[in-house]
Amino acid sequence: MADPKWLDDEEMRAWQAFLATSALLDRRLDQQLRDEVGLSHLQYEILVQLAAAEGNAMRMTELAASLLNSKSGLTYQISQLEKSGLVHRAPCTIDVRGVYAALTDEGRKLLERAAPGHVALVRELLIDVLTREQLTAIADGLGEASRRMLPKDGIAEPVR
Amino acid sequence: MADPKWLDDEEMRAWQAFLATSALLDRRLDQQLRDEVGLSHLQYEILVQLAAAEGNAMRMTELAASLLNSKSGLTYQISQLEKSGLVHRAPCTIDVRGVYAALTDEGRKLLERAAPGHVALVRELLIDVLTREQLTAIADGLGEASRRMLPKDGIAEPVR
DNA sequence: CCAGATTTGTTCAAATTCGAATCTCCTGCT
DNA sequence: AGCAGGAGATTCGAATTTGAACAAATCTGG
Repeated sequence: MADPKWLDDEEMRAWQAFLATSALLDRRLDQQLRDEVGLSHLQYEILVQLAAAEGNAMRMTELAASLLNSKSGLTYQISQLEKSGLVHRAPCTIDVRGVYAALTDEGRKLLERAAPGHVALVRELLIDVLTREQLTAIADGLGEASRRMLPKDGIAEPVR
Repeated sequence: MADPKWLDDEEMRAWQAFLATSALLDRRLDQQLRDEVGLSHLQYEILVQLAAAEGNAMRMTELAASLLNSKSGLTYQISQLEKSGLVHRAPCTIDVRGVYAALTDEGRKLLERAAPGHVALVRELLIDVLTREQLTAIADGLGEASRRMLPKDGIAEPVR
């Protein structure tokens, strides 16, 4: 890995656009969610995951993995959400160590209240800005990139 | 804003790919930079900005803006970098309030040592995963999206 | 030239994030 | 059964981020 190829103009343009969009978009979404329902973007995503799960509940580790976040960070956020009454913890019957984070009715209501505005902003700031071709290119390209980075990445590379 | 259009499958695919890539990529880059040169991704970006600037120096506010970060956060990071000897502060002659953050020789050396590996990883995890068409679509699409979100966004919309 | 509005950079406390350490419990193996 | 190793979740302290409040300096219109 002596002297890796530098980025050409087009690559640089894409990279910087990606970085900028990522930073700006996240900030805006976070801001709006805080203003409208008092949730951080992460907290919102937690509620979304729970709402989509079987029985509106998930194991902590599973949830952390699906959010691409650290377990200790999730413990903290779930505690916050529990204080707010949006989520509650339940012991796992099949594994005494396990803990379920479950969406409460209040949590579901808040999520339903938050979602329309959130989706509208995602649309306004990103989705509706893109052409259909760009949208597909992003879904495909970034889909592939994220897939390759997923946990289990470097594990058991087939010998060919 | 009664009932905004929901995201269809393709839009959802793009949105989730974007979110995932953003989270995973940032973490990986941060990790590598820490391991190899002991810098966070943000600190690396600060050095990059300074290296690219006139005289290897920038005003705090200007730097914060170009990094899309808060001023107080920048103050903290510049202090850290100053402790490490990678950056130094200099008073601004034309405005007594002003402060320049300037790259030191040591900072430049570290940056030159860090850059190759960083670029290689950006390539490996993102750039080289994309086709040329996807790269262009991302540069164009996200370029437009980020442009619209830039500070000064909603200001003085021409009356037309 | 001056009062008031703005800008600059920092400071502060509170909230969040991170990873290492920890504690408890489960699983596979002998 | 019994034990080593791994998994699940939390706790802890340190590092970082945030926005509000601040002090100092600059700019603006009258």
